[in-house]
Amino acid sequence: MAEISSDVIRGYNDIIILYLLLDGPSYGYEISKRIRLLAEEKYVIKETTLYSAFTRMEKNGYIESFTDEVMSGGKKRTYYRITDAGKEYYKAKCEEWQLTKEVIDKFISIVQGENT
Amino acid sequence: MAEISSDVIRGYNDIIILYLLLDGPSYGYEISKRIRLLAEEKYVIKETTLYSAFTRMEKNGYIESFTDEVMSGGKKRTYYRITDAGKEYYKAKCEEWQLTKEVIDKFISIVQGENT
DNA sequence: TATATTTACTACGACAAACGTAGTACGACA
DNA sequence: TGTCGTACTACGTTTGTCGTAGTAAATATA
Repeated sequence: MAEISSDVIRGYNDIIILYLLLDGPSYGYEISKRIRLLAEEKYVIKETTLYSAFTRMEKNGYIESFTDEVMSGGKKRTYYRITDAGKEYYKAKCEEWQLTKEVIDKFISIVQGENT
Repeated sequence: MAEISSDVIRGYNDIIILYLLLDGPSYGYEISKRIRLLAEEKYVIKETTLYSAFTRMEKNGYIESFTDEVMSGGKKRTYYRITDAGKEYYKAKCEEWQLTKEVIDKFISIVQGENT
């Protein structure tokens, strides 16, 4: 089955992560598992990609981190929560996505195949 | 109005260019103008992006170049035509696009606003 | 009690598409 | 003679993603 290349998903990892944080704070390992689940294995985020997205988005003020004193499972966790700026950013990115879909669809000429 | 960022379009410039070459051979400047037109100014490809995409895709065997001896307008042109491999690649990328839309849409929670 | 596995990261460097800036070169037109 | 439009080319930078590897704690297994 076709998979999604990184150049194609590029720029959407932020949306994907922020979407899951809209539900409430979470941490890397959990986010990663939820992405895999929601995307039905069609997309699996790489660990390094995920954690570097956290760093970048925290620097940009879209998310905030805090550490959990209780340890359930392995190592100590770093939780992230979405900020108001992050919600704004998410919304803007969603709108950009709608526009992107419109534009790229103009350059698609293939008849959409049924599931064979 | 919102514009499409480069990280978001990344990986689709190839599709966009190949789509226009499906009509017949063309060259940089013309392709660039046709993209702008078809995208209704919502996306304008940068010159450097376009020409580096040509180089990359020719190296990959998706397009072939030939020069026009006749000069209409300014400098001599380099024309590109899509190859069979290019058509295959275009088709595969279109299918990936359908999948990408499906996946990313799962992470979009915004109600699609009407044009206000 | 020792080791493996799962959880949960962190560090570091590499890659490649897209970009910014600048320059070249030709024709037409005023 | 100089500007405008056409049609590229060169070169270095940026940035998100990726590959590989390592760390560290808790729990399961032997």
